[in-house]
Order: sequence, then structure tokens, then C-alpha cells
Amino acid sequence: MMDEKYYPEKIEEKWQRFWEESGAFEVEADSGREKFYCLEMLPYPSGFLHMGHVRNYSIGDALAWYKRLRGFNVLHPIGWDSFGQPAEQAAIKRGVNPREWTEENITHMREQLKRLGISYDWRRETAAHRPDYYKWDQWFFLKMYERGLVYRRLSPVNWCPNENTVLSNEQSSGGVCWRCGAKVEKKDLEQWFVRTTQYAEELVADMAELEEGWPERVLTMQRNWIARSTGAFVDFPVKDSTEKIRVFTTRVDTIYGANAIVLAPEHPLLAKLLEGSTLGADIARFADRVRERRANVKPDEEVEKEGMNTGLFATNPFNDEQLPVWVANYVLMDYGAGAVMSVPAHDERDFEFAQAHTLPIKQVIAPVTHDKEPSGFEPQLGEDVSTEMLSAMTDYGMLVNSGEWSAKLSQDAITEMTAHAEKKGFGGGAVTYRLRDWGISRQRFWGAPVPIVYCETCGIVPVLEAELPVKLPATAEFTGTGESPLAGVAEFVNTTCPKCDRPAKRDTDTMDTFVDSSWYFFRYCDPQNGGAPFDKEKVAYWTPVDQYIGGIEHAVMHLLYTRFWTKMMRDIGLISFDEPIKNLLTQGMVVAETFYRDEAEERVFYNPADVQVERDAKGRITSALLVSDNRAVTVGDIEKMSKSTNNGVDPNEMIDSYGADAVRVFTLFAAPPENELRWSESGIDGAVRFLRRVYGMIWKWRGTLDDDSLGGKPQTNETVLRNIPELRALRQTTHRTIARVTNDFERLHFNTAIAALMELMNAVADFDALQKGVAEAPPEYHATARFVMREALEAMVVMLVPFAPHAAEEMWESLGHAGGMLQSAQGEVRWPRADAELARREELEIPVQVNGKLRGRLRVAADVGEEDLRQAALADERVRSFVAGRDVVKVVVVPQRLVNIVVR
RNA sequence: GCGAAAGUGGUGAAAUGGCAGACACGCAAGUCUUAGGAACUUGUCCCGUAAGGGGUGGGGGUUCGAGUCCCCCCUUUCGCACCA
Repeated sequence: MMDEKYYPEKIEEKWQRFWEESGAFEVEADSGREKFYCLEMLPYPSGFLHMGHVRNYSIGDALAWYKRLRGFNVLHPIGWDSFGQPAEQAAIKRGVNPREWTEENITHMREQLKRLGISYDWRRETAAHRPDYYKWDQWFFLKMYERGLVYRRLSPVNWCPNENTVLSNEQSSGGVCWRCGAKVEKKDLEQWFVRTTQYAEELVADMAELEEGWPERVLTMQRNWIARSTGAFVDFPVKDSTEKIRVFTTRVDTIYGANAIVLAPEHPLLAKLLEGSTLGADIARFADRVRERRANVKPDEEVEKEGMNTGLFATNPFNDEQLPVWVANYVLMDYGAGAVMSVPAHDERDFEFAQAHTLPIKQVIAPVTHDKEPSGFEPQLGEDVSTEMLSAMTDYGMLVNSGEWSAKLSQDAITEMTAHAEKKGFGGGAVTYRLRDWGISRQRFWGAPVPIVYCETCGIVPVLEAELPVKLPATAEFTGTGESPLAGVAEFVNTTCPKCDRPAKRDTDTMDTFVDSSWYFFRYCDPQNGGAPFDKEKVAYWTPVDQYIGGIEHAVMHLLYTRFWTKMMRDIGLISFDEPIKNLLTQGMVVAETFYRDEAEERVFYNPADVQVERDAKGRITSALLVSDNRAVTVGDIEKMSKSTNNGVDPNEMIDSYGADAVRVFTLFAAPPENELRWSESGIDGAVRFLRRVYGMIWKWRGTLDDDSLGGKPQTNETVLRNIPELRALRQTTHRTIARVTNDFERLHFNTAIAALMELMNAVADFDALQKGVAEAPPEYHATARFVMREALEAMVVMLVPFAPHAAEEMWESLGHAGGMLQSAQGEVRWPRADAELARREELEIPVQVNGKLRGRLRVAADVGEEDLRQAALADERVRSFVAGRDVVKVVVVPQRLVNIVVR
């Protein structure tokens, strides 16, 4: 049955077949059992698994197995984020059909996942590009349309000139395309938007629920992205007009220091107010220039503040001062009110602007902290301080030069002045967010069609629910021009109006793929449902997700959208909680060494597999040779695995050489999951070595553990145990290891869990070596030894399942358990239980310090009392030599741990 | 510029305020051999023959005791970047 040698290929194939045939990982909702929903971020089917995927799924699988062995009903599904640009790029560049391309990729990647032996319930597999899935994207769109949560508007969109497509704000963050890095331009198009801002407040507030289970980093990023800001709005009446200019400010306390009102170049009032004025045309030109400049600005570039005086004046409602109205490039139309009051003395940007245009600077806040120097100038209250002030003073302080508000503190003034503005009707408190609504229209083919029809008589008409899905046509003409490909498919475009039945045209845009991924893990709970996105009861059982695992790159977009989607689903009555994901683990990147040569034209990178590294006596890398020509290559930086640096490794090749189990063990052992994982070929060798040692030990002992001929049935014999320390010691190690590994799993510290198993293996090997010397021992000894060994080996094998499931199943079977690890559990909890009594050390080694320095060690019984420990420490000969001739000031005794003698 | 996180052997790393470096990789010496990309044994933070001393980016502090807590600085990584 079991081979003497460890042949991963054979074992892995055997158990993968067994799992599949026995439906080992297929689960159903069962209200009688506690559930655990373990989820990994679904992959885009690019065609090939990379090491990042391997890491992601190895982490998830370890946890899923652990929870299963602890008796949980574990939902562990997978699917495909199969809409999106690469399929369409392939269509444009190589003329392949996106659907066929996608399906082939899925088939290939599914095989790769199966070779890794990840324990998915494959019956629940979903794919975004299939009509039975995207039907529900469209259904959600209609639901949101009914509730006014999606709307259409003409909007300057972020446009990637390289990929000819619209990008969301998030996707164009920093002014570059998130995927290809091209400079983003602006273009006006009719777009569909999801009103994410309607939930802005909740998206911030509910983060309190996530503090426990989400990385602080992710919460910070989301908070920064939403950027809730409280302040006030104030209306400034325009002189000689009935119009008012509204500004938003967080520092209404500085309003007496305003020297101008500054509008964004796109501000709608400009055109209105300057109608017929000669300046109007100049301003329009200025606005155009600013816009063009903005589109072409490089990510790190500092843009100089430019502005134009409009000649208009607005009245400060607090003091009736007439302020000039400017237009400037640094004011943004889509934040706050699109206009600001410029207070140069107390705002850095306004200060810079005032400097650039030699505007007066008036100080209205005086510093109150005495330990802080006023920022570089002596306050000359009431004067223009533009010559003295070297930088803006943005701290809170005491109001000066502010009429009746003078001498108040900033914080109080903000509250009172906001109330005043509200009472007088020219302002009030306001909260703004940086978060924008989510533009979901894409001029793309490979996505879910927007279920909307345009009728000449009825206007914008939603498709009837019964008519869903609006199916994508088989193909379209892929020109790559940025025009929606669907617009060229007459059979698709031409339809009839759902309301009046007359000829009408369909929306030819498709939805952002983040729509698909916003709710996919709800669909896993009920993937075949034809009448609803999912059954409410099934989802109520399985969700929320207990543990989500994926890359940090989704910290904002995906994870924010899915939080929004959850709240929307709650409000349409599908679910009853606020947050979809209880615990989030963001795994680090997989990185590797790079090797290169600088050739005449370019830098040529060589794959680490083709390079031989030389080391010195300390193990430091001294040089590297390319194996093929035996000449040196330069050792480069450690970088994320990528094509451009040619430092990637192919999971398939790794599995071929070492087996899936070893790949998984190494992946989890080499670093904690949040850290970068540095791929190392020798590291994976170590993983194989470890598995081989365990396997060899099982092979050696497997038959004899049940063998009655030597001393009878293996069993514990209390007398033997009491008298033979090595037997007690192995039991102790076994139970200590169980406690450690269990605890490590709860903290998701897989690397230390594996280290603990390695230690147990070392202890087992030592014990095994001892057995040579006790051949003549009495039968009771052997019976007990076998019992102790069985206990150690079985615990080790079960705890190894989450990391190396194939090898562990094989070894479990050879230890005499038929039917597989899960089946043989028969509803029992298979995970071993640590017996605290057995794990307890009998004797402790207590370090003794003198003035904090280690001076001796005491061997004492584990239950030694505090006073006895103190006496023993003081009596220790070595310790005494350090204490002699000095006064003992204090003796600190930490029970079970340490003694520190303080002397003078 | 703003914000966050992190700095520990040659490397990946470990350490509820209590023996710094577990477990591995690499390296060194050795054993065996069917000479391998095997297995096993031993050693491996630094200085020192040793006794001993030093050591967790640097500096200060709290404490009987600090890799761990607090303050300042340096470096690196990540996120945001005219958000009023």
C-alpha cells in the first residue's frame, strides 16, 4: 500500500481523485452545525496560475482544512472574475473570441488549482461572464435604478488613451491608468453612476465593526479615500448681482482673514456672471488651459498656482468686506462647493497663491501655545503681514482682528460662527467627502450589458426584469478605438421599447467588472439559483464571510465597493447585516532575486533557475554565473515576480519537481502571510526534506504500532510512564506541540505552526534513535513506547493536513485509518486536543539574573513556590559569587519564569 | 509635503515586558556510500585562547528587567497628494 519512498506525484494524484470521487469538500447549509466561510479573492482567468495565487490559496486552504478538522461546516468556494480587458485586448490584437479565450483559460487554470489540491467545493464554481451570473448584475442595476441609486449624467471621465477606455477615479488615481500606467485624459461622455456617496457616512461609521478583524492599514486607506471632513458652508453675495457664491471651509474661524474668493475654472457661475464681459472669453481660455495642463501633469509634478482676477466682487457676510473674485487652477470643482475663501495667513495653498499674485495677507489667528514660536514672524495685528510672514500658520489658536469674535479660541469660534451663519441664513454646518460616485459605464464589449433601452418617445427605459439577462452577442467588431463595440452590433442595439413597444435602442456600454466582484461570494452560497441572485436563507446561514484572504491592492476599490453593495442589498431586503467580511488578511507579494547583464542596448534579465550562485564561508552571495555560458551575471535587487524582471517561477514546474505539498509547505513556512515571500529554490528543498522525514518515520513505524507480538497491544502503562522519562518527554512534546499549533492557527501564524511540527518531528526522531538501545527492554516498555509514538505520529499527521494534505492523507491511511481524513472522523472532531496536564513541564530551568544580567540557571520542580525559588537563587553558588560583598536591595521572583537579584 | 507601517545573524524569520536569534535556508567540518541536487552527525550573532564582555537602525526615557512601552532622530516600504 504505502511506498517506502515518498513519491509526491503518485500520492497527490491518488488523493485528488479520492477527494473528487468522495465529494470530500462538498457542503450544504446545516443549521445544526457551526459554519465557517473561508474565502480567497477570485482570480482573473489570465490562463496561468502564478505564485501569488499559489500563496493566496495555500493560506486559505490551510485555514479551511483546520476549521474542518475542528468540526466546522466549512464553505470554501472558488470562481472566476472572467469579464474584463485582457480578453478584449486578445480579441483586438489577435482576433480571438473573448468567450472562447476566457473559457480555455478557465479550463487550464482549474486544472492547475486541482493539481495544487486546494479543497474547493467545485460544484459552486461561478464565472462572471456567464449569462446566469451577469443576469444578476443587471438585476441589481435595475433594483438600484428603481431606488435612484444609479443615475446617468454627462461627465468628464478619466480616459486612458492607451486602452481607449473610461477609468474610475480609483483606477486613475495619481493621474495614471492603474493597469497600464498611461497618462489619463479627460473626456465628456454620458455615464451611469452608482450613488456610493449616499452611503458615505455609513461606510465610515461601520468601520468601527471592522477594527477587530481588518488590518489597520486597510481601514486607514479606506478612511483616507472617503475622507470625511466637517466644516461649514458660507454664501458670499456677488456685488451687482443676485447670485451668491457658496464656499466650503473647515476653518470658518479664519473668515476675517479672507482676501479673496477663488473659484474652480469649471465653476458654473463663471459663465453666467461674465456673460457679455470681455473678460469672459479670457477666463474661458484660462479654464481650458488649466484643464489641459491638469490632464498632462505628471504624478509627482508640483503645479504652480496660477489664477486670474475676474473683476467681480463678493461680500463677506461676516464683516461686509468686498472681496475680489478670482479663478485659480488649485481649486477643484468636484470637491466641496467648487469655490473657496482664500485665507493666506492660515492656509498653505492660499498663502502660496497670495505670494504668487502679491495679494495682501491678514493675520486673524494668534498662536496660544507658549512653547511654540509664532511661525517665523512677529505678529503685527491689523496690518498686512505679507512681508513679514514666511509661511502660513495653520494651527488652531486665538482669534484676533475678527470683530466680535476676537479673543475666542478657534474651536469655540468654529461652532459659534457656524451657528451664527445658519441663524442669519447665509451658511451652516456641512460635511463633505472626497468619495465620489462610482462610474460604472465602460465602452467595452467584454462585460455585463447595461440593461437600459433608449426610446424616442419614452426616453430612458429600464429593461423588464423578466427579459433579463440582456445577453452579449457572440461577437462584435473589435476595433480598439474606444467606441463601444456593442454599438456596431445591429441585432444587439435594435430592440423595442419595453413601455411602448416601438423600435428603440439599447445602451451599448457594459458595466465595470468591479460590479461582478462586489457580490460574487453571496452567489457561491446558492450558485444555481435561477429565480433570484441567491436564496436568502442559504445566504443567512453562510454569510458574512469569516475570513477573506487577498492582496493589499484591493484595499480600496474592491473592498469598498463590496461594502457598499452589502449595504444596498440590506436595504432591498436580501440580507440583514451591515458588513460582509468579518476578518481580512492581506497577504504580501511573492518576490525573488533578479539577475541581469547590461547589454549594449538594454538590460537583459535572467531567470534565477538558470543562474548558479556562489557563496562565501558565511553564506553571503559572492558571485553568480549563468549556467548556460558559465559567465558572470550581476545580482540585482529583490523584486516582485514579473515578466519584465524575468524572476518569476512557474507553479507547474515547481509542482513537477517537488510536489504540490512541498510547494505549499514552503509557501507557508517561509514567512508570515502579511510579509513579502521571498522565493527560494533551496527553501523548498527544505520543505521536501521535512515531508520526507515525516513520511519515512511513518513508514518505519506504521506496522508495529498495532503489532501485538511485541509486548501486547500498545497501551499506556502508568508504572512504565512514571519510571521512564523519555516516554513522558515525548508525550509532553506532543501535547505542547498540539497547544502551540492550535494557538498559531487561531492567530493565522502558519510559519510558526510548521516550525512547531518540525520540532515535534525532531523529537520523534530522537525518540526513534533511542529505541535502538532498548531492544532488550521488557514488553510493557515497548507497549507503552508504541502508544506514545502513535500518539505523536497521529497528532503530527493530522496537524500536517492543512499544509500538506496529500501526504498527510496517505500517512493517515497507512496508520490504519480507512476512508480518508474527513470521512473517518464520523462527525467527531479530528483535530487533536492538548492535555494541559501532559503538556506541563515537570522540571523548569529558571534563569537567575543579578542586576538584569544572566548569572546562573536553576533546575527546579515545576510547582516550586515563590519563596523556595528565591532561596534557591540566593543559595546558588555561581550567583553568590556575583552577589558577594554587595547589598541585596531586592529580589524579583517571577513564578515559573525568572529570578532577578538587585544588588548595590 | 501629509499619513501609516516596519527596521533583529550571511538569508527567511522567532520571541503574553522576563534566558535575543526557536524553526529553517546557507555555510563549515566530518561519517557513510552505489560520488548525488542523497542521508546522517557536529558547529555556526560579534570580540576573546579563556574567564568574560558586547549585541535587536541611532539617541534619550520608564522599569528590578526593554527587540517589545514612551519621546526625538535616521532609513526603508506602502498609501494619499492642491480635498479648502
